[in-house]
Amino acid sequence: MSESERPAGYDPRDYDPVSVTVDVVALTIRDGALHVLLVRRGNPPYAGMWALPGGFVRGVRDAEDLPDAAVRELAEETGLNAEQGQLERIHLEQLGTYGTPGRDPRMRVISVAYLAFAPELPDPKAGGDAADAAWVPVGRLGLTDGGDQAPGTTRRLAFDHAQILVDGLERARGKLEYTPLATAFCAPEFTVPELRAVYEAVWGEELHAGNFHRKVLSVPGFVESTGTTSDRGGRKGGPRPKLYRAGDARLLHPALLRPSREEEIR
Amino acid sequence: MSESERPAGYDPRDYDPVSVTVDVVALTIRDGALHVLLVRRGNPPYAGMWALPGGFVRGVRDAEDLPDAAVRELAEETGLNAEQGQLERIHLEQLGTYGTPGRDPRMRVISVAYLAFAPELPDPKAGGDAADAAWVPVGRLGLTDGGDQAPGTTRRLAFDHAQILVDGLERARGKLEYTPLATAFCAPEFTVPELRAVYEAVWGEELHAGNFHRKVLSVPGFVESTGTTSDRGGRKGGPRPKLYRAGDARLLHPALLRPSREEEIR
DNA sequence: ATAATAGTGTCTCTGAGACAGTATCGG
DNA sequence: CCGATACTGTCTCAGAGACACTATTAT
Repeated sequence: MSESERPAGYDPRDYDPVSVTVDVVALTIRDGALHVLLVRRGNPPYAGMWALPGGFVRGVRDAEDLPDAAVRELAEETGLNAEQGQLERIHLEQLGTYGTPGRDPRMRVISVAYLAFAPELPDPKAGGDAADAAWVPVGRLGLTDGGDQAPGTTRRLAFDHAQILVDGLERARGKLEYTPLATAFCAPEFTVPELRAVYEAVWGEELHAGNFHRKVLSVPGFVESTGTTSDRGGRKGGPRPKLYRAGDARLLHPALLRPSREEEIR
Repeated sequence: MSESERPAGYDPRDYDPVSVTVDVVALTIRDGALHVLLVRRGNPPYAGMWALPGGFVRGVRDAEDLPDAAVRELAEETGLNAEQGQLERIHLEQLGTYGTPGRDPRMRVISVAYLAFAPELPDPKAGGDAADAAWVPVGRLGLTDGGDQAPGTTRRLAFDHAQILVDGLERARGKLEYTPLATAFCAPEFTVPELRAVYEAVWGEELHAGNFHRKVLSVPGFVESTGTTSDRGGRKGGPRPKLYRAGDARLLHPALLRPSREEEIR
């Protein structure tokens, strides 16, 4: 810290004002597809455009920690509430901080982005400052790796939120490889095919059912059997799959690596 | 963003003031041991204690991007300068943001931490607000996984910098596994034994020389031969090792996994 | 009945790690 | 000369992926 050249009673209000926000990339699986929670902005700038839910961190009065701010914004702008335990099972982790000058046209804003993973949740109710809120399929956003929109895509995200979303997706894809995070997208009891559907939705590619099954069961602590069986077979037939709970592993060893990432190596 | 309930000409100065700093975990290898760059604080709080180099982000006047602020603080407080290219070959990446209320006893400060990797650099000259600056062997800090100090350790770090350092070390250890980052600790031309020494210093365990050698050469794009040979053998004898440059790979595939991390899995 | 699915068996190939062996260097 | 070191060869074992096969379910 290099603040020591300033007087001891130094008040940041007199100095270089920076605003701090949190933005949340909240992901879930719906109908077998990866969805992100977006809100439609009610006011300028970017009025009418979709954006990640987020808002100012309470800095001094009612000072709150950054993860608390993320949860609060998630609740405020979507109507999800803690009383019903809807926020209980949400995995939250810090994604990164975005502070390039000019990213907000009005003033200097530094945003701490969080990544949230949730099992299937109800449709959000617009609240707080959001004119609207919805789970949006990630595939329909036409994102490219650079965070820009693909040609012909009309939907855009406010600020640099497209880049934040791309970074969040890449983080999520990687985390599925070496952590049991995929179970956070599932109900408390789930089947191996359901777990595979999570991997396929997030990674965007089909996996070999048989090898995936054997692999999941062979990783120590990934899943543990409940001894029970689902009450229905697959959607188009097949035996009733067994039910599992999340195990106690924090890391998957060996990891479940994504097939064929040759293009990302160089 | 939830600022829309505020008037359009809203000035953050009138609102909840938050200060933003950057702190840098700068790592290098000296004499076969991992070192971190620390500065001794000249002013309260924590006067006389060691801390990570860092300082305020210029927010509005001369607004600077976050990585630029990290490089500037690194230069200011250590005397390393860009003219001599000392900052050229430094790898810099964002580590995380620390904003728990109370982490700075004076006011609400949110700090964006950066992680820097450098080849061997000269001793720093204290500058800026630092009373002193030095490369300190990480092993002598007595850090535990939780970021607290081990019993009997007198040296402590200011603020929550011990935790930031622990997080940075863990990030560095992981990054060596699946990226060619270790080459950033080496001179432009290096030998396989030198590269192995980097892994051993960061991971804190000895590696099998023969298997390491074969593994490094088998990963596509990790290193490329210069065709030349070092002018001296190992420190206690042995053939002259061949010289290599960093290759063009961005990811190591297959990865070089750390041996025996059983304890971290559960 | 038919098609789709859950789950298992088997084979092959890659790669990690243990170990041995050879050539080359410093002291 | 001696010991340490740079590499290379070889063997074994674990694991990933392709494929095949059976049993069970929805339609």
